[in-house]
Amino acid sequence: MDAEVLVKAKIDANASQLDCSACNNQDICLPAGASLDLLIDRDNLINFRIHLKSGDRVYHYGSNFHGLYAVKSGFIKIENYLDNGRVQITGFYMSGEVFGFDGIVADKHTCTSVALEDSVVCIIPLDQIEHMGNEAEHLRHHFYKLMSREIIHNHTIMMLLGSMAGEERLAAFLLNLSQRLYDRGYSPYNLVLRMTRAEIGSHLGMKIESVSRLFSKFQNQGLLEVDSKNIRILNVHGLRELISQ
Amino acid sequence: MDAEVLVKAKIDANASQLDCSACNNQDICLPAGASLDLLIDRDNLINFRIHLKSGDRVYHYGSNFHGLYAVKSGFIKIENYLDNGRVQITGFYMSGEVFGFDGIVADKHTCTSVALEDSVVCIIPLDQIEHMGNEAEHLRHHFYKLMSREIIHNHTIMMLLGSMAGEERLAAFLLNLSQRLYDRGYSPYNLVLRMTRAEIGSHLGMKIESVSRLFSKFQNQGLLEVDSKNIRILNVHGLRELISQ
DNA sequence: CGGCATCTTGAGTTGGGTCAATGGTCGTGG
DNA sequence: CCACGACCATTGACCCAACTCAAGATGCCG
Repeated sequence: MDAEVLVKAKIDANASQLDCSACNNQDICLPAGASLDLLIDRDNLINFRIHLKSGDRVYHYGSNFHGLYAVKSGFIKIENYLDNGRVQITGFYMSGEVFGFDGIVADKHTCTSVALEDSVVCIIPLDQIEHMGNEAEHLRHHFYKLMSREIIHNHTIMMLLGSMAGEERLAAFLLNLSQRLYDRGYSPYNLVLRMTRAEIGSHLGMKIESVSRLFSKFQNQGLLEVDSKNIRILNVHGLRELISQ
Repeated sequence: MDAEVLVKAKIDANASQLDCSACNNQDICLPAGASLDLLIDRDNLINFRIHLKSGDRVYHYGSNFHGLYAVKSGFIKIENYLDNGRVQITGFYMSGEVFGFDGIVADKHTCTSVALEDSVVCIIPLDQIEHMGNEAEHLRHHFYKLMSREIIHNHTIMMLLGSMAGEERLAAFLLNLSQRLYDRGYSPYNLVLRMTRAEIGSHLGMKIESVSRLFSKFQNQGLLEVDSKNIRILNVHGLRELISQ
């Protein structure tokens, strides 16, 4: 299912008020206080909810840009394509995180976003926020910050891909996931992976066999307990040491 | 020399008017027309010029954020650091390009920018632009676009690092450089590299020896003529084919 | 139950890393 | 002017992490 259709036709009729309770990390999802009220009360923005089934696309390569997307619940992957058909996952997004910044430059998206489980996202009509005038200054600054954060995160991935070994990449990936779950009030030790081994590999610049071997290796070293998609982190410190040599 | 000092003390006294003639690509450097005038006439912004000698830092890891930087002339590299001292160059910036977006989130920079040759940059006080009110809407949208463009470019680098072989990476890097020179009115075939082999390697996720071997290989294949930092592209099509297999 | 996608593991190969030696270039100071 | 040292680049020999190919195992769904 495609967001271009969704935005026009399938707006959740019950979503007249913004429920941000799903994302604990409100700092990321939406700014606190006045700006939030402003969005809802005055301009009735950010009340489009899109319900996605696993496998649905929020937008895809070439889609028109309608706005940014905030994940309310679920898990989203972003895929980029090379000319010759190769695919790379440039990011995974979970509740409270915002994606879709790639569409601003040309009013078209340059990558594809796919739900990895049943998910709910809110569309944030950036252009309306830009037009809102002085009272939205605080809000606009928040979006600059979001984009800046995205750029810094990209730098992290670039360093991971450019100067870390496979072992270190997987350790860093798992620790990052663990931290994000912890930030949302979940256990940082029991991870339920929403993506396949191949998708992890695509994100970390490795083949599926290498990912699988590394999971086995970490398990043998007592760092993890691996049961298909259920990962239990047994030794956080050990994983951290792997990264810092 | 550090920008924190420069901004306070070494503002170019002759820079009372904005000279954007150095960057042909005005679309990137500054928006056209009214917004530009607005910046100069009304608020007297973007008239801080910083003159850098090769090796000078514009800002470094931990510096306070004063604004974005537009390259007027010269060549700037951006370095990121891992805990254990490893370094990766996440980008190179040339005339007309804007860098420094990493500092917005926390009002501190998270990476270091270094001039690779004598350079001139303008500081763009982003916060003042944010505070400017409705008339700056067009201008603000321009900065959203700049950041979006940066994010898309980051995706490109991630794909390069994550799913391309060494040969392809170097070819893609050279073609990108060639294009950017062409955009600025220079020959796309005669490149003068401002960075060392080690810096290319750091950016492309390879060791210096590999970069050197690839240059030799490309030369033997008749794709390039390599004379230390002077690279002549003999077969653009061949380089493009390398990337698309 | 069969069919399909996913994951694991083994065996063999290779691209790029490491280590080491050499040569070139540039700037400084005697 | 040349000598020296610092930095940069190239090339060879060797090695290892990650890739490819292949064979099964596991799990899920109709």
